[in-house]
Amino acid sequence: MRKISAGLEQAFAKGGFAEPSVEDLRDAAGVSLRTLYKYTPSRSEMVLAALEHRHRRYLARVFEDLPQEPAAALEALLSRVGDWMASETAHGCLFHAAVAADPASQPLRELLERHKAEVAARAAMATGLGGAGLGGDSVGVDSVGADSRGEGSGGAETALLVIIEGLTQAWPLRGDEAVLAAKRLGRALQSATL
Amino acid sequence: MRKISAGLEQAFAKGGFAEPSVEDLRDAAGVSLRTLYKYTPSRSEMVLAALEHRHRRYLARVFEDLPQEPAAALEALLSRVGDWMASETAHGCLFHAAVAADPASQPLRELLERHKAEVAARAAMATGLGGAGLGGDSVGVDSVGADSRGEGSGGAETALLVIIEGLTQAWPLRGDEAVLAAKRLGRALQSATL
DNA sequence: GCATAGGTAGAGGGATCACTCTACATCGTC
DNA sequence: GACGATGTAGAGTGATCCCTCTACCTATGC
Repeated sequence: MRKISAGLEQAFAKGGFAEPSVEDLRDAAGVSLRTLYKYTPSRSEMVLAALEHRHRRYLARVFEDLPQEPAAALEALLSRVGDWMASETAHGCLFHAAVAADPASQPLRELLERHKAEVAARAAMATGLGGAGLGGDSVGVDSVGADSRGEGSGGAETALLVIIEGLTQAWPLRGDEAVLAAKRLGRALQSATL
Repeated sequence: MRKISAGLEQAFAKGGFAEPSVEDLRDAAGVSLRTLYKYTPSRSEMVLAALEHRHRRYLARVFEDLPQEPAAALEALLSRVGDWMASETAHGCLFHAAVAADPASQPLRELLERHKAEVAARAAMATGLGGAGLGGDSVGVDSVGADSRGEGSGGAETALLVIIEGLTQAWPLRGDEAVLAAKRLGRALQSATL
């Protein structure tokens, strides 16, 4: 099962979500069609399995063993996002790509939201920027509401999310220069939110 | 032709790039199959025509008649991006969605790069952050190279791109809170690059 | 030795879809 | 009023693709 998910992830990462046929996915998974359909009974479930696997790999690659000190943690985090882009995904976030390929799928939308919420929460926690939660599956809106425009750490997690998302999307266009720009924004955010 | 492009854009914006069949696109365009294929001889060219149209509309909606003063211009620009997201596109950037749906298409990739390059250049120009160019189609890498980590306005345009891209991707998840976060980052960037 | 569970290999069905082609309508120009 | 260019309407084609189903192979427990 782990092997199947890994193969599916690689196949979708390489060919996008529209092109690879189920037979291509079978080859990538390294099993027969029958067993593939046993664990993932439809093509859309193959997509979900692939993203679930990628979610775990992304969290491990980006957030594990970060430095303790907030500023260093943020620099390391953004560097690792850049490394992830360079080695894993040439163009954009795979989760957004999956949703874009099938906007009507509700499970896909929920998976994207869970993924991004957890990324934002972990980033906030690691950098000491308003990271309160990460309690179970706090998927929905945090009912933080609009702090009007208070400069407190209220929306700092969202600002962090903006930086990470921006880096992920800008990297294919600007490469490592995007990493430097993201780090600059991160430093500015931290020094403003002390 | 303009009417066809507009209809195609609406169809792809609503249904994504995978789902709508050519007959759906024909209905959206409001012409017959024959004339549709006359102006856009294949489905992939329909995608290109739709994105070309959206490109023009986006530039008009976001960049026209911005305030002169840099800080006010940046605030207005980010507000307009938020308004655009709210009224036009529920989830993410349509250009990235198109590339994700067909990663192998070279023309699509080039269109994405042209679009983003022009957005970044205009934003830099409007906010007085290192906006040098916008000369013709300066698509490629600007050969700015890595300023190492100089805090000069060298990569300010890229930082601006990171903010805009981040806002575009984070808006579906956080709504107007993302706009506030983007504005905060923008102010921090401007005050650091004076 | 043998039954059983679970694997592989691969052909086939049923449906969808991009694209083409034929037949007919409409409109501006002489 | 005739004509030619351009439009609509819609059926048909060839191919692709998701998914199922049959037939055979392999390892493990008794």
